[in-house]
Amino acid sequence: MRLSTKGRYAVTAMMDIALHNDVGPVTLADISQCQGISLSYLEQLFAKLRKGGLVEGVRGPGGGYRLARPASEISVADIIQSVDEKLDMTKCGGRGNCSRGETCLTHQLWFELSCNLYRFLSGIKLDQYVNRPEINELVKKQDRQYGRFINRPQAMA
Amino acid sequence: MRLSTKGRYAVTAMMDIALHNDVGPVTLADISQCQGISLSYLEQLFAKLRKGGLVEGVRGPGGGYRLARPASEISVADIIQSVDEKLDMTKCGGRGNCSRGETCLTHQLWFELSCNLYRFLSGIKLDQYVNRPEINELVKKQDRQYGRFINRPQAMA
DNA sequence: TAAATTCCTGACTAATTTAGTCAGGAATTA
DNA sequence: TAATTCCTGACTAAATTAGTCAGGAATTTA
Repeated sequence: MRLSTKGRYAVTAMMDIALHNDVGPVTLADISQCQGISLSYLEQLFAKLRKGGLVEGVRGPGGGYRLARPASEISVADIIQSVDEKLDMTKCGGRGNCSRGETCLTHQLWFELSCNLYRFLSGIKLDQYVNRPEINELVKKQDRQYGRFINRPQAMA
Repeated sequence: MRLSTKGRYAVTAMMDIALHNDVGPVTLADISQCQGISLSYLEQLFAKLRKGGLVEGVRGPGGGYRLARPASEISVADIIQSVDEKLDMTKCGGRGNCSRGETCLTHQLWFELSCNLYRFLSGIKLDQYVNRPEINELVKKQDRQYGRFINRPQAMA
């Protein structure tokens, strides 16, 4: 069982944006450099995040992406599902017609697993991480290292 | 996030064996036909399950596979991990050196997710399902449909 | 208004993983 | 000795993931 980098990247990028939400839009170029993700690939992911209503793009100089709603209303499950990762572990999409029309021997197991997963991930909102001191430390360190937001006073607060 | 058919097949096959544990060894040919899994592929999976100490093979006519320990001591996590599926969702293997030696922004999140997953799946043992009436119904139906164990009286009990 | 910046799109390619095939040998039973 | 079943390793096909590339559209600032 694995989480592809697609979902991983998406959550990381969203976290980056959430952590700078008070500073202003964050460019994909910044995220690319700072989090080590290919820019073109990020663009593909953000097309989906936009369609999913999680972020909005701001074009032109000084633009970038910002959250489309408060960080407290964006869960990790929302993000992962937006980029097409499914949290459903049944092979039948929960319909129970997995084995020649009947449910398969393990249907119930995967169904319960999916519920567990969904409950867990939809309970985690971005703001929970934004408020953790150790994560804030990490971000400030990154920002200094890459000289991000160097001309925006709030960022240095 | 997805569970590959590798893990899914492995658990299904193990469930099949557990459900016939009182009848005797179950052949891969039977599992293949009944659960719709390619025989050669099953053989690959069972090589791993054997190495993992979950099943033992019995060669020769009347042979097959049986559980290497009681169904109450085999968890779904055991099975999935035996066939190389990882339950670790961090990309650093839990070591925390994900982003140029430091932990990445999302390390903690994936770590907590992994713990949750592992706790859930290692809490589910095969015998819990063997004892569910609806699953027993399903198996008996399958057995009749494919004429399995037709010459072994216990199976029809 | 021109230049710079950034989002935005679609088509393409490379790499990896998953799923499955094939050929044949080894142990056991009847 | 013949049938059955496990067991092994090498190979192939298909799917998915990850990433590239080329270029256009909107916006801001000079």
